[in-house]
Amino acid sequence: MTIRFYNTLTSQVEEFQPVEAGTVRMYSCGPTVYDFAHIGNFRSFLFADLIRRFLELTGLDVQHVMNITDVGHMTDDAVADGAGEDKMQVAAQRIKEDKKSGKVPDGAIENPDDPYQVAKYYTDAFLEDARQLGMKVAFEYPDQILHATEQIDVMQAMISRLIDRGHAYVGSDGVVYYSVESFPNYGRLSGNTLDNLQSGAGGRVSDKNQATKKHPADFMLWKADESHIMKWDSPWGKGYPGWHIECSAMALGKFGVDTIDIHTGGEDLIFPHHECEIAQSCGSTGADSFARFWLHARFLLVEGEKMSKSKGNFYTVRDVLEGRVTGRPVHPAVLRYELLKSHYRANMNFTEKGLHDSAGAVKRLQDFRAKCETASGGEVAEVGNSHPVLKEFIDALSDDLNMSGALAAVLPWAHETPSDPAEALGVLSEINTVLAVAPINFDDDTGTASTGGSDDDAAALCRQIDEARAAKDFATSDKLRDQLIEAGYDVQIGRDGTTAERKLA
RNA sequence: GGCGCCGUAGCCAAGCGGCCUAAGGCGACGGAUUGCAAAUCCGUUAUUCCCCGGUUCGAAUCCGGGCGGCGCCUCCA
Repeated sequence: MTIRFYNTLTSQVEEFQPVEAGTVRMYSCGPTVYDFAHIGNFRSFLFADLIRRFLELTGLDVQHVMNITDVGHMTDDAVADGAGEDKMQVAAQRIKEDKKSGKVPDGAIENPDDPYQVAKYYTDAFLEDARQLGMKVAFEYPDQILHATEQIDVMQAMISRLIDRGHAYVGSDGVVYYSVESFPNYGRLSGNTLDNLQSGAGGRVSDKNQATKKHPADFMLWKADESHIMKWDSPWGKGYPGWHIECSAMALGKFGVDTIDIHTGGEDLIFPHHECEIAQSCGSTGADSFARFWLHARFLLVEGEKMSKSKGNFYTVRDVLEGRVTGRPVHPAVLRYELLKSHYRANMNFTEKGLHDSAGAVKRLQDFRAKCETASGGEVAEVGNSHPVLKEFIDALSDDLNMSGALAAVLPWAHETPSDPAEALGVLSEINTVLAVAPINFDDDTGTASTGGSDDDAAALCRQIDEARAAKDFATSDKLRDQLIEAGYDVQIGRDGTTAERKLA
């Protein structure tokens, strides 16, 4: 079996082999914690989770590291090199308003003016979302998820090294800049070479901001700024690190190697963020390459449009799960499936209908598991990756994560009646180590979200339906049934009585 | 202006030169089941791959042109 991924660095599909046989070092750009993560963020995070789980299924040991950007960068960081509002202060404002309107649970955050509390508030929310959606790295927290604010010393060490090696300098404004001209490969990842950048600048870069830099594309590594809400001592004055340095420093620091295997992120990070990461990392280590494979997930659209706050289609994970998008709670497995089901390099269109489709697929897989468990008495047979269904699943994913192809192997199979239920259960379990929707976690709980309403009430209504039907009072039983459906249940009326199952979405 | 992606049935979507008279899912339709439904099960559902040329014995797949959609180049997953 050959694993192939599309590598942004070379713009082609290449065979994947880890540097060190058997072990994969993978770094993913994680969330900023100034707000709740939205579904677009999670498309990219779950994409990383998919790579990780798939590689593990093939027998590789995967070390997956992610960062949390909790340094309060500026809203206009790059343009004016640290102008604009501080994002932590913007967040503080919002939390205060939410507190007033009762949207923030009591005790969740004492003092919104403390940026560390703001960061913790949103970090906790992110981790909770990530666990609900089955992100493996979130279960390993805090071991594999690094906080930028706890790695300032590592960043400073890298900045010093860059200065020593002639890749960075202190500008006339006292800001430490990376000198892009010192790094000939700048632009290799994104195609934004210095020549291209110049011709494409189009008057967007104001001369005033550029006066202190050697080259307009030079970017900030450290800025001394006493007024910044979060600041640390440094050889270049008390201040804060640039946006790009954290990922370079943390990735190399955590893994302790010069070259990692895979680096992931959203497509928007290709430039400037990842371009700058390469310049910093290679500049400081002298290695030819920082990450051998760069994998980027494309953006998610909502009902055909780019997600944005102004369009009102900006959905957080919570919005979806708690029913604020569809008017009905959505099971986390359904959201996970929805965000995972289409190819990562295609723009996926998040729609209510898509969510509904996903609910059907997840239900099929969950029902199939239940059917197999009943038939096998819970026995799970060991199966090898050569089992036809599993092989087809793995082969499809090996081909640059062809999820549609992988699902095409699983879905039809999952509504057959298996001749060997224990074996089927074994296959499903293996497949589920990647899909993680039936059930959602690798632990054994079903990952059921609190969806409001009580299943006891539903059971009581079922009983009433049975009574009404026994009395041939169909008008009443129909009314009760509609009531249950309205409440979000699938109602099954059969010979053995009535049961109600909560809809997944 | 620079860099890049995409265009397959009502919708989502696979396909990587011959096994394609094109996977899989949703929907729709017909049937079983049901008091009627829902769920479930069985079956049907593109002679055709945006358009026009070209290469080839052979193209949805390669090349050229056109039309259409989208992303990045500025904080952004």
